[in-house]
Amino acid sequence: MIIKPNPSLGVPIYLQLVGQVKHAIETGALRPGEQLPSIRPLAEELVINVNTVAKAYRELEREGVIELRHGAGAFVAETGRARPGAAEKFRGAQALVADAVGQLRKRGLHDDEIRRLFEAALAGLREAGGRGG
Amino acid sequence: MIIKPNPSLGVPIYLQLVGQVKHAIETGALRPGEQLPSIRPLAEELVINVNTVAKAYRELEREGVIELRHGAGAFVAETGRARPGAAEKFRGAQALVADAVGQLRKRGLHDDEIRRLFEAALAGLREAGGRGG
DNA sequence: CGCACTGTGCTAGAACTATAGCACAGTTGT
DNA sequence: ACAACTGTGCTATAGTTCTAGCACAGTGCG
Repeated sequence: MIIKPNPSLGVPIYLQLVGQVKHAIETGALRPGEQLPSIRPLAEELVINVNTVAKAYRELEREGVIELRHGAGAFVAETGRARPGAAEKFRGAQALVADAVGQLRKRGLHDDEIRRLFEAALAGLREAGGRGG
Repeated sequence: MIIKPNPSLGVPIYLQLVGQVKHAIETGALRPGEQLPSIRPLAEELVINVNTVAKAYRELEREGVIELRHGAGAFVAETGRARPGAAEKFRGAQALVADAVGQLRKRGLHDDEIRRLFEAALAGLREAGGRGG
């Protein structure tokens, strides 16, 4: 399964689900029109509450990423981030990231440390240049 | 300032503080024995509550990263992740990560997308090739 | 239609996060 | 001793997250 929340990250489960569904769509693992797992079976598989999955799906619909059809199921929206050419772009990026993470692991860095490195890079590059120490 | 929490990430502020202090120590921006900003001034600067900073510092002490001296202040622990040689390792890693993030940004990826890419890489490389579900 | 599936809506409670304010206690410098 | 700083501990409140359970409503199939 593409989707697997991690309770130890501090990020709310429903937000992790939102991110992972987006990621699956961005990388082409889920394609426009395709049906997502139903709320109840998915909740059971992930051993989390039905309401938590429902909340994630509702947030995804609010952002226009998926479409909820009452009684029918949840489906990847036809428009949005799943436009043609995007999947290739993301696959290249995926390889780049996998390579970077691989190198960092080879240097003996733990996942926590890698995560902090990336958070700092994302937060810091905007203000690049002003490093005092 | 090295430390700056981001409320929009979903991660609790105090955990962001914990991570950023660890990162500052790992990269050598804060060195063993050095005094950290005091709870009250830091809370005021970040426009967050004193208790939130105190909670972060206490968590850092619990993990042995810093040392809290009642009445004197908070200090980076002499032992732990700030061992000699670590700073160089992290500086190399920092450059690697900055380069990767730069390339991803140049490809037009947003920060959210980059974050998801990395989360997926960190979560996925362990099960590369093996996972059926 | 009947039935099984789907999403929707609600209540209630436990746990956690963050805020605010107050009092206490140890350290440092004068 | 005193003042000004430091961390510690407590109460109270508001908001969010997650769980649990129940009922309702739309869809699709036989």
